[in-house]
Amino acid sequence: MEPKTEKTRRKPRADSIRNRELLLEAATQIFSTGGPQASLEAVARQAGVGIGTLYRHFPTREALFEAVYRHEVDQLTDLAERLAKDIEPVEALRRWLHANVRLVATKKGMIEGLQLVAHGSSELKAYSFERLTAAIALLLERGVASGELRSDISPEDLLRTLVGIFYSQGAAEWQPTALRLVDVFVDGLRRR
Amino acid sequence: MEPKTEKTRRKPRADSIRNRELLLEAATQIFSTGGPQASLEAVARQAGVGIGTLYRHFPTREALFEAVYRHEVDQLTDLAERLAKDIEPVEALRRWLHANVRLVATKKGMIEGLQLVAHGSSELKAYSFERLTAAIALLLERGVASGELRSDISPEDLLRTLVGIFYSQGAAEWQPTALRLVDVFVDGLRRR
DNA sequence: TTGATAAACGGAGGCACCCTCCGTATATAG
DNA sequence: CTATATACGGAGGGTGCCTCCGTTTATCAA
Repeated sequence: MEPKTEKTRRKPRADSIRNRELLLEAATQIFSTGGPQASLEAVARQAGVGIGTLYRHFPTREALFEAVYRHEVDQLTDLAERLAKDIEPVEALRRWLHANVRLVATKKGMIEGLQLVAHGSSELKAYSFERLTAAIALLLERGVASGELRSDISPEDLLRTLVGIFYSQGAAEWQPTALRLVDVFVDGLRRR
Repeated sequence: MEPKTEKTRRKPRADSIRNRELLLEAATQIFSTGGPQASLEAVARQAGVGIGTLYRHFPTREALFEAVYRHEVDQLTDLAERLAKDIEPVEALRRWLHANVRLVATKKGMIEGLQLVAHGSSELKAYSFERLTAAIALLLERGVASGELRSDISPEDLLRTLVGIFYSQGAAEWQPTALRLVDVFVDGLRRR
């Protein structure tokens, strides 16, 4: 018999895990098109599960959004690693920054995104800040090591600049501008 | 007989005008507490009119928000004039900037506010930019004339700085920080 | 294998909000 | 005072939110 103080736990059910993933996928999709206030019932429909299931996995809209956000941060981290492996330093950095723009864009106006982050748990903020900083550091250091990039810019500076570029943009057509600014910035990072 | 080409128009009905004002007042109140996505039916209730009346006056949520925003910009303009009349230059500027913080704060997180402005008609943007710039110019020039303020800061710079201060703030407790930053900035504007 | 049962599922139900439409009321003009 | 242009209110049909609970199913012990 197991000790009473520690409740015996079954292994989590396979369908539960699968549904959680389906929901996360669906949410990313729905939020991309409909913005952060899109219908949760639409998310459930898209995932092919009942609305109750959605609420069991993510009791609030924020919980769902947070999970989606975490997921995307993780993807960016992975991307950085892949780029660092396969692509030459400067181009790798450039592509990764572009991916940021795109990701934020799909989340339909990262103002909402960032706002949710700001309102959310500071644990989440810390998590993403740390992971993104690490990803940038990875890409940056390669360029510095190869002598192609200047060495006096910290990953934190770059991250903040990125956020600044997003924020400073007004409305609708911000994406091309942001991409251009990113390119200019990367050019500026080049060693003369 | 009036010319046929220009439709003869009656004077607008008194109740219509009154209801419009009641709605605007109610909306300011409701949006302050509930944020920009607050219920429009609540606005109508608060104003003591039917929901249909609200929609006749403001066909969309955005139209209502825009009207509220315009109204508030006008109020700020008036305040600037009053302060310029009654209060000594530096203090007048300080108070006016504080009023900006408060106004934006009541609109529940000016992120939403600014966002709506950004998405809205650029006519509205131009309107508010112009009026606010004019208000700042009024207050600034007095201080420069009296020799208390430095003369190398333009109204536009100040407005942008203000927006920057708002933007740079994270979540919940941004208001005290913003007020403090404004004070620091005003101090910095003082002639040494 | 085969129950027993903890765990997860789906969706009906109750409520709020959105927006439209139209019969009713009334301020204005003649 | 009447006619009517104008404005009013709110019912109605649709959607989304979230809870609750009867039903289904994956896991585990025998």
